[in-house]
Amino acid sequence: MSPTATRVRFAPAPSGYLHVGSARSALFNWLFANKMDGTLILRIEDTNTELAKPEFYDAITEPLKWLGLKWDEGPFYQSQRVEKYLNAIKRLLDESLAYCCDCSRESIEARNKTKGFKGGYDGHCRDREIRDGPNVTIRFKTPKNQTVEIKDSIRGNVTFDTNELEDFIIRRSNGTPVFLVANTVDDADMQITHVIRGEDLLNTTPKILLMWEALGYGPSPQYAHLPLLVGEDKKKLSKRKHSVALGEFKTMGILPESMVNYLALLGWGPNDDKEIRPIEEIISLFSLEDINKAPAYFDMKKLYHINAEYIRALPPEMFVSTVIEYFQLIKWEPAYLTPKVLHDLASSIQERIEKLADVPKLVDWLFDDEFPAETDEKEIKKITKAMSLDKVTDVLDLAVEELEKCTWNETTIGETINGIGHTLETKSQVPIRIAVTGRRVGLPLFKPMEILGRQKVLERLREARAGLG
RNA sequence: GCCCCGUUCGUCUAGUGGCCUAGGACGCCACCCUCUCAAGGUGGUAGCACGGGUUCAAAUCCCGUACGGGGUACCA
Repeated sequence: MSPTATRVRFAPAPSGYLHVGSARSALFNWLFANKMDGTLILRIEDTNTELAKPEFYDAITEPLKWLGLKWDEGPFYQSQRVEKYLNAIKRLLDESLAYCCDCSRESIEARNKTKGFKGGYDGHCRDREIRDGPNVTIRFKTPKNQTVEIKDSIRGNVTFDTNELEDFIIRRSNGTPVFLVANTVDDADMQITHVIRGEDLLNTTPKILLMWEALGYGPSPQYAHLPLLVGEDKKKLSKRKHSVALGEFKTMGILPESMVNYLALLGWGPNDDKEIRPIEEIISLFSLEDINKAPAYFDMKKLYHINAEYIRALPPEMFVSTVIEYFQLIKWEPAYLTPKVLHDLASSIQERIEKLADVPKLVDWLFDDEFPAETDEKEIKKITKAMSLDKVTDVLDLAVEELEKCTWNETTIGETINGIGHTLETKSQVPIRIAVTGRRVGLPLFKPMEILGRQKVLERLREARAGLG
């Protein structure tokens, strides 16, 4: 590997599941790694032992695999690299760049209150030469009156006054290192050249840079702080308030390709007005410098639109296998489902859905004898209205009569139904559709009717007719 | 409070001093197509936060204000 080879990392903290914000960070790292022909490292930042639960790890790797974001090295777990961090802390301690502290949260706050000190920790133990031991924390000795400059690919130069930074804790009183140290040590150890992460971490960067220097690691990585993804309330996407788990998108039938394409468009855009394009093109067009600075709102409607485009572009065979796989995922097992029927109807289904979850209600009447009744109230009203028109009984009567004897194929079924409309001078399709499919809208009728078969069609028509008295 | 970041149609964006009476996309509306719904086509709606500079020229550069966001943990 040449010394200038690009090495980036995606370093999430395990938290139960991957949310879209993290997924986008992962994607941008992945895009950049691919663009630069570099290496993407997956590193799990589980220095907080409460988060270091094995079941949380799959929650990170599975969505990444689903999205197709392959990493080249790792996953590395910080919980397994504690020795390295402790060594770094010891070095800082030995060189008097860090010190032990036995202050409790309460005592710090009490002092701050009486002194009217507004910062965090007041540096009380800096020169007290406390001995290391149980219940002792270690703090980094933040230099005074200095300026730390972050050279950020997205934001330009950002400077911090070290006086604004407290002597922050680098080792907890239980002896475990905090993420700031782990992050610093690992980025050096793994020879990370570019750190691409969310803007919420911008404020931690000066601390990391200070330690980087204290540990004598040489030139620091290039930073790029991504704008945050926000919800409708314009606040950072949070698990509590927003539905953002990546797994949910899979469950609703978003294709991973659509998700990746949409995510790439959040905070970044090519200048040729073309939004939907293969990932290879996105990679070649991608550049950190072109990323926006302002937070972006995650717009479900646009995701749906992009997804719809991707679905429509699927060749029929691909669509069928995707749908069947999806049905397995949601455990929908209608009695008469066959790939052939799906294949025959593929294009008319594809142009009517925006997510795979929309498929069942388009075809359930074909694949099952029992299909869920329409539940939308407005829809029910419209159906009631459509079915109570004067001529409906006439239409149904005539339909039963004629469909009983006509040649059973798509064309003649269509001709027959249209003929009924002509004879009775009314629209014939809607009542028949409602009687046969249970819904007012749906697929073009004649082909699926042919597939359903004369017997079932007549049955349903008679039943509907009987219901009207 | 303090520190940091940001602000182009409702939303995502293009725009890097003249090509901008600001382009595209989603959404929304209308029309065309159509005996359902879509898809497709055509058209429309709507934006440079505000105030000062700099400049022959500013959405683009500088300053301020307002507003929004992030951080301020023995979370990451």
